[in-house]
Amino acid sequence: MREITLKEIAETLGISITTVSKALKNYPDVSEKTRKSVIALAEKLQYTPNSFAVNLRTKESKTIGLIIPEVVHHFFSNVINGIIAQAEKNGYLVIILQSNESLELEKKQVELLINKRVDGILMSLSNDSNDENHIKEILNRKIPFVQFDKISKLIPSSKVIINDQRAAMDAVQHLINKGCKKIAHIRGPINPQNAIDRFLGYKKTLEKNDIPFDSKLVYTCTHVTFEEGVEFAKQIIEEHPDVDGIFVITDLVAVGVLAHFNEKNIPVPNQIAVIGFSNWFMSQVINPKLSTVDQPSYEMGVAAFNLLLEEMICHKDALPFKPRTVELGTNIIERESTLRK
Amino acid sequence: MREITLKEIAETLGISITTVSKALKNYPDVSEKTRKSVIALAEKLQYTPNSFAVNLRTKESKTIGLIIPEVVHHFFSNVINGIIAQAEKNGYLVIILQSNESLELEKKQVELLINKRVDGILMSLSNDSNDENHIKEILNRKIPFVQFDKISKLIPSSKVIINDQRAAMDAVQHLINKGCKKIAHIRGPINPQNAIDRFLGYKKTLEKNDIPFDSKLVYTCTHVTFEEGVEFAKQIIEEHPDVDGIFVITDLVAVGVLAHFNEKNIPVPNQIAVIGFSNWFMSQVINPKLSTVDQPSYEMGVAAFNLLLEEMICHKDALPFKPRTVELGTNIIERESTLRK
DNA sequence: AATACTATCGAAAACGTTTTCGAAATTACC
DNA sequence: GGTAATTTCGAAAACGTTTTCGATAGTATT
Repeated sequence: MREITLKEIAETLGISITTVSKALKNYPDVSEKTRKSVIALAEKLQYTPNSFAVNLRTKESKTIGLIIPEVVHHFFSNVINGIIAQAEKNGYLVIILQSNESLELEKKQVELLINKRVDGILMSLSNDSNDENHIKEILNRKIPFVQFDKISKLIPSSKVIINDQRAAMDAVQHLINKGCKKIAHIRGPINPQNAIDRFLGYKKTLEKNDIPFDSKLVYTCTHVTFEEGVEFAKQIIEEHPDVDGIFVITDLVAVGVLAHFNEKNIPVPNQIAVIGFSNWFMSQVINPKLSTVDQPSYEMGVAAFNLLLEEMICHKDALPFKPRTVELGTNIIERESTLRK
Repeated sequence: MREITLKEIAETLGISITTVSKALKNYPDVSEKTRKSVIALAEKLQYTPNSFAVNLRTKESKTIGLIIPEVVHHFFSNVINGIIAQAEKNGYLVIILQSNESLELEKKQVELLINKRVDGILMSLSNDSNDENHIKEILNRKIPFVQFDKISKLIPSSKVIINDQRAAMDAVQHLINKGCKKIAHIRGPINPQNAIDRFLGYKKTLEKNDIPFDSKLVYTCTHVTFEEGVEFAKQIIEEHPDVDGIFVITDLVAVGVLAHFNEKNIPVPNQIAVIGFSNWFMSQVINPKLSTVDQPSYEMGVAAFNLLLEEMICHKDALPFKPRTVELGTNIIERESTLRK
């Protein structure tokens, strides 16, 4: 069985390729009679347009690229979920690549996607992205581009973010409202904007409440793992036994903290309250249940695609497009790990 | 700035498009001198071939499709990881779609990928895939196709699986070796082959050890959630208070079981031992740490892509290809939840 | 000097679609 | 009956690449 083409249909019907194409695309200048016969035959033969030819002709592939630090991550896999769903709803497919938090890989993958001529690129930066030349290249080529979650403020593109600083302020204020007087912070790596913002939110909230900021109470993750949570929990208890609250960069690390405290029989939340970030599924399963900041991951994927779509449409029609930033809301979720009397 | 094409290079160099193309692809019938000049200019202009045109001409896109039940799932996201990595290593990109365990969506997505003319398709079936017509369509069109994890034995394609029955036998035997006499099973949904196989493994192992099989001790998940684990744990305790071991279809559900037992202060493993399946990251974090069956997810992705690649190469060269099945090994991981004295 | 062979190049077709533009045929209008 | 307007169609170009096959020029062989 060979491929069905417009030519094939045209020949069996004794008409031109042009007319067949027009009939299938509802052009007005083809009679009702021929349109019907074309559509009938096309359905009978199960004709589907050769997408390679369509791509070449229309210069678009209805495919977008997505680069994220890692797929195996509850937050990102939820974002992926939202992106795929929204893309599919709008007739787009998604090619996914992961940078494994490596700038080198990230660069290579941007190049892959550019060469593939995807219609647009969605991206969350890797932690050691301090060089932006590869991103500039995307913008130079006028490829529609949207950043989400881990973004660089230096790059003039659309962005989807949460207000990390405000969310962190909410979290720390929550601890203070629960009576915490000496609050430690386990922060993310140096580079990423959201780790910086959460740290700033922590610091500001202390100051606002007349609690002195002490840089010794800040612990910096390098790999953001469960094990780091365990290790920092241990250090905090040893170095600052009077700490009564911890704000942790993300739930995974916070769960590590809880695990250590459980093992050492340190009562949470009564001796130390703990609040995490991003409302990982697991945080409501662990004991004690972890209070956290809910971060709308699926919605972030949807919003990111929507922004990209807008830009792709403008790009196609050669209209100007002004980058926009969408900021999504967050909520404190109070569970057992901050439920002090 | 406009797109650089072969024509552009040819004109500035005063030679034909043919020669430029050949020079860049190292054809033997172009002189060293012209080859050098072509390559030099191509690099200077940053020429990259228009992939749309290449696709049309070569009838391949170096892109494969992947359909899985859900992205947000520790096992599948690890498989995705392996597939993407191995594909990239071999010059392929991956389009990911998720069926959300819906046959309807699955059918639509197969159609999307066929129309997109991907070079091959990788797939793990959704739970209610009892109709195979859409898969047959893939095979009819001779599109390279590999199933993994959740497969249908009725479909003659390459497959990557684990030996679910044997793995289940190992797990149940482990419980028996630990002294369990009355073992319940929380099984997966009716349809999927691996749920069936694990159930059969459970049943056979009981028989082999002269423990009577009792269908009342088998509980069937419909959605395979944490909540189902909680609920079934409750039922088991109420209906069969003398059960001393449970083999659970997957870790997520097993964690639900442990959560309920923790709440009710039922000692695990001493009153009831629990073993899960697939070595979720979380199972070593929960208290008590969950014994489980380790399932090589990343490796499964790599193996699936490798099989697909073999088939794609044969397909391109019009060579015959015989479907193969790769079976990956599993290991019992003994942790606290089965550590009885 | 005629022949055979090699090295180097390019014309042209092909992949299958979309879209412009003009031609032909039909209908409407005065 | 003549002109104008409308309807319906198709030729052809274009998208950018790959590859076949033939042509030309130069070199080597008798």
